[in-house]
Amino acid sequence: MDTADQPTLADVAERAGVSVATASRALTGARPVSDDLQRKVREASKSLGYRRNTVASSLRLQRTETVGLVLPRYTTTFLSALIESVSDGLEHHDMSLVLRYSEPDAVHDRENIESLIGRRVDGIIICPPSLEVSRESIEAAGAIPVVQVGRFVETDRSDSVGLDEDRATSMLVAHLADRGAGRILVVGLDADATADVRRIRALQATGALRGVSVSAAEFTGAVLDGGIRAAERLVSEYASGDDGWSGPDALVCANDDVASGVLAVLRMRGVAVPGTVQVASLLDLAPGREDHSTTTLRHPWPEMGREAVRLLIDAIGRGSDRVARRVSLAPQLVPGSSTRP
Amino acid sequence: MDTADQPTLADVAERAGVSVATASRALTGARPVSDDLQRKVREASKSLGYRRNTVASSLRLQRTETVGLVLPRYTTTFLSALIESVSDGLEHHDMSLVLRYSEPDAVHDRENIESLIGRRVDGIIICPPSLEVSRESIEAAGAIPVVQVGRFVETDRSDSVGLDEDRATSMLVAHLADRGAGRILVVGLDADATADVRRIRALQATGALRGVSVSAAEFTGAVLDGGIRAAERLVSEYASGDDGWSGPDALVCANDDVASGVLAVLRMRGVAVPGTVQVASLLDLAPGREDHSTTTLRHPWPEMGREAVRLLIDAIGRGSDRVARRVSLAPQLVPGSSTRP
DNA sequence: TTGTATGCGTTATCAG
DNA sequence: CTGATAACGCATACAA
Repeated sequence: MDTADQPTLADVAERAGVSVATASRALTGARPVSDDLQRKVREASKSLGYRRNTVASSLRLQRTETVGLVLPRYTTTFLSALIESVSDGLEHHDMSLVLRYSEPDAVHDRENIESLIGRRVDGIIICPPSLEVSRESIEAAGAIPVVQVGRFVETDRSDSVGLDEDRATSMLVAHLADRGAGRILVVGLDADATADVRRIRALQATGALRGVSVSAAEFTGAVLDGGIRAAERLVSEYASGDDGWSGPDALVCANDDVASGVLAVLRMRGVAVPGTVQVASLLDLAPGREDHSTTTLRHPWPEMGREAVRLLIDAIGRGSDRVARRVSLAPQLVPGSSTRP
Repeated sequence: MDTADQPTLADVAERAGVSVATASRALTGARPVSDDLQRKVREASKSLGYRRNTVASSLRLQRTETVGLVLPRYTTTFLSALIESVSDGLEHHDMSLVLRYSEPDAVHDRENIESLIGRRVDGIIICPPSLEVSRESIEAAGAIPVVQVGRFVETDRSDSVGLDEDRATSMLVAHLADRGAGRILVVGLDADATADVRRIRALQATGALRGVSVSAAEFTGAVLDGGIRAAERLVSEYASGDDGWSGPDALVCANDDVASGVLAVLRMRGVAVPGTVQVASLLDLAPGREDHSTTTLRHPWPEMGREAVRLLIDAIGRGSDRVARRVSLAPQLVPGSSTRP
C-alpha cells in the first residue's frame, strides 16, 4: 500500500468532480461557491481525510502563521508561565509557536534568530538572554516584527513589554509606609550590580516621597542563605537585651528566598515580625504556591505574555511603518503575614 | 523601497552568474560543484544576506525538520525541564520544536494533533493529557511517528518513555530497609485512585521481599496540609507519654510537599526524625532546589526528554515498519536528613 | 561539472 | 460562479 501519503487538494477536487480552484475556494471560503459544489467538496474532503498542507499554503501566501519564541534557559516558573500565556494567545489567532532556547552567548543567539527567519516566521518574541549581545540578533530580524519581553535591549524598531519597576518599588514602599515603617533596609540587592543599583535608587526615591529612609545592607547573596546571614548580622548589631530593637523597622528583600531566611532568623532570635520589624519581598519566586507567609510582589508574567502576543499580532498586521512601543505592567502586591494587616 | 523581501536562490544565482541548480548545489553540498563557482556562490549568498527559505525547501523535500510537542497545561517544573531537554535534543539534529498545550478534553487534544499534521511535522512527542481520551488523537497521526512521554496510553504503534515505577518504589523501600525500617506507612496516596493503588501494591511487593510490612494511611490529600493532618493523627495515636512511640518506623510520602508537612508536625511534637521515624518522599517536587531536608526520588524528566527525541528521530529515519518500543527510566534517589545516614 | 525543466500543494489572477 | 494556469522558492532527474 503506497497510499500512505496525505491526500492533496487535487485528490479532493477529482473526487468532487470540480477544479482544484473550486475545491480550494470551497474549503477556505475565500470566494463564494455554489451550495451544491460546496457540499460536494466538503464531502470529498471528509471522506478522504484531507488536511490542508500548511507548508504549501505558507509558501503561496508568504505567511506561515507561526511565531518564534526565544528564551534564555533559566528553568524558572516564570518562563513556563510566559510560554503558556504566549502559546495561549497565539492559539486564539490560529498561529503556531516554535520555541528555541538560547545561551547567553552571541553566536548561538544569532543562530536562533537566523533559523527562525529561515522558517519565515511571521514574528518573533524574545527574552534577550544577554543585554550586551542580543541587539544585533534582534536587528538581524530585519523586516519581521520582534517583541522583547521581560528584559529589554534598546533597539530602533522592536516593541517590548516589561515590568513597571518604578511602580513595583513604590507599591512596596507605600505598603510598608502605610503600616508605620519609617526606616527601611534593603536586603539581597547588590550595590555593585547595575540593575540592583537602579532598584535601590528607585526605592530611595519613593521612600523620600513618603518620608521614609531607605538604605541597603551589605550584599550577602540573593538566596536563602544570604537572607540568613544578613538577618544574623542585624540581630547581633541591633538587638539589645530582651526585646530591645534599635534597627530598621522594615526590611525589603530581593526575593522570597531571601525573605524566608530573614524571617526564620528574626523569629528564632525573638524579634517580632511584623510587630517590631516588617518584612517584604520584591519578587515572588513561586507564583503557584499560595502561602501568604511573606508580603511579596508577583511579577505579571502571564500578562506579559498576553501583551507580547497582542503587540506582535498588531505589528504583523500593520507592516513595516511602525514606532517602537514599550509597555510596562504593574506587579501585583500579595499581602502576607510578614507585614501588618 | 520595495526590496524588503528576502533574497531568493534565483537572486543568488544571478549575482554569482550561475544557474539556480548550481547555486542550490553549492549551498546544500548535495552535489559537487567546482571550487571556483562554489566560492562565487558563497560570496553572492553572503553579500545578499541570503537565507534558505525553509518553507519552500520543506515543500520540495516533503520534510519539515520539525517536531510537535504536545503538553498538558500543568505549570510544573517537570514539564519545563521536559521542554528544555526536548528542545536541546532536537537542536542537535537541526530540527525545530513547535509547542502546543492541550486541555484534558477530547476535541482540543485532537485539534492539536490535526494542526500539527497540517504543518507536516516529521514527528510528534506527546504527554497524553488524559488517559481515556488521547488514544484516538494519537492514532490520528497515522503515518507520522509519535512518542509518548511521562504518561502512557496503550496504542498500536507509538513508542513511549516513562518512569520505571517498580524500580522507584523498590529503591525507596530498600533505602529504608537498609537503615533499619521494618514497618512502613504510606502517606498521601489515595487507595481509591487506580494509579495510587498500583504504587501501594508495588511498595508492598518490594516490602515483602525485604521483610518489611507496608500499609497505607487513610488519604488526607497529597499536599502539605494533607501531610500535616496525617502526621497529627499518627502522633495522637502512637505517641505515648514522653518519647514513647509505637507507630511505624518509616513513612513514605506521596511527594515532598506531604513530607514537609509530616516532618514539621513530627518534629514539633517531639518525635525524632530520622531517629524514631524515618521519612521519605516518592516525588521530588522542586528538582532545582538542592535542600536535602527530605530523602526523595527525583524523576528523570530531562533524561526522558532526551530519550523521547532519540526514539523519535530513530522512528522518523526508519519509516513505517516499526514495533512499539517502551523505555522506562529509573528515578534518582536523593538522600536527605529525614532518613538515617 | 553545469544547466534546463519539472514538480512539491496551494492560492490568486484572469478568462469564460 | 467556475476553470485553467501561473506563481511561491527550492531541489532534483535528465540532458548536455
